[in-house]
Amino acid sequence: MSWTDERIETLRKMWEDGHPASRIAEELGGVSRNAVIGKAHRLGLEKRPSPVKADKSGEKAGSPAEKPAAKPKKAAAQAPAQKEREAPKAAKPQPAAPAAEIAPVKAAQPLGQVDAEIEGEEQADAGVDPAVPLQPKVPLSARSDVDQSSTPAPRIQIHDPRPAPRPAPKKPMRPAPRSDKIKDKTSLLDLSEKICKWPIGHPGEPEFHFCGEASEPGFPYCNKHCAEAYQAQQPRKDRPGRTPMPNLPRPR
DNA sequence: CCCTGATTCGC
DNA sequence: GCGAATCAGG
Repeated sequence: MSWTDERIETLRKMWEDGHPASRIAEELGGVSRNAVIGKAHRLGLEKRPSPVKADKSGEKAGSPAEKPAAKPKKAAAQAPAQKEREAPKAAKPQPAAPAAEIAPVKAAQPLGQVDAEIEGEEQADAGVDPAVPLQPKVPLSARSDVDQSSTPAPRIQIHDPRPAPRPAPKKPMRPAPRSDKIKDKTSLLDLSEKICKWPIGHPGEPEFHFCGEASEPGFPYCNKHCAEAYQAQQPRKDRPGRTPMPNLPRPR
């Protein structure tokens, strides 16, 4: 699997959107998480707030607080070479990362509330209700894990518009004549928290794009697609994957 | 353990 | 350039 223009573009967008490398890898398919990270760095993408980035506000005074530049653990393998590359650092006038801007959907309300305020372009902070920890997964990926740790309340089912996550393993990726034809379509690059991210078509296809309508405040989709995405749990017995299993006595 | 991103280095 | 192996923090 090579890094085509589109794949790189997807990687870029998702990376900047704060998607974990593992998810990006899944989305792209055919590559590992490491590959994604490696590529991201090679592309010169900004480093994202990682769990590893112990951003201690105020190192210990007088403490080294200095990492000897990487961890020369297996440095033994490269004895004669002695590649001393360190300098390539300060070279990014890039201002702080704006990534933190996008809030990844905090909560959702039961149906009905959704079609409430459709019009009003008021993008005030949607009434985020911490009482309903619903974390709808963007259909961007084929995640099917419905996590509702302790909220048996209104069962919501995510309706993934893309039943076939990885349909084309060996598809020769079209040249993608972008920037001209898709001018009127919402591309991955046009996504923002204000527009509907409902995918139309399949990634990789030249016609693939996103809904683009104004999204519901606090939701990743427009009113119409919210209705599609968040549906009351329907009787599903043929669900092989992980079934919510409401009140099953959990052994331990 | 799991997760995450970062880095190194053989290919 | 690529990415597995590895590291390191949460």
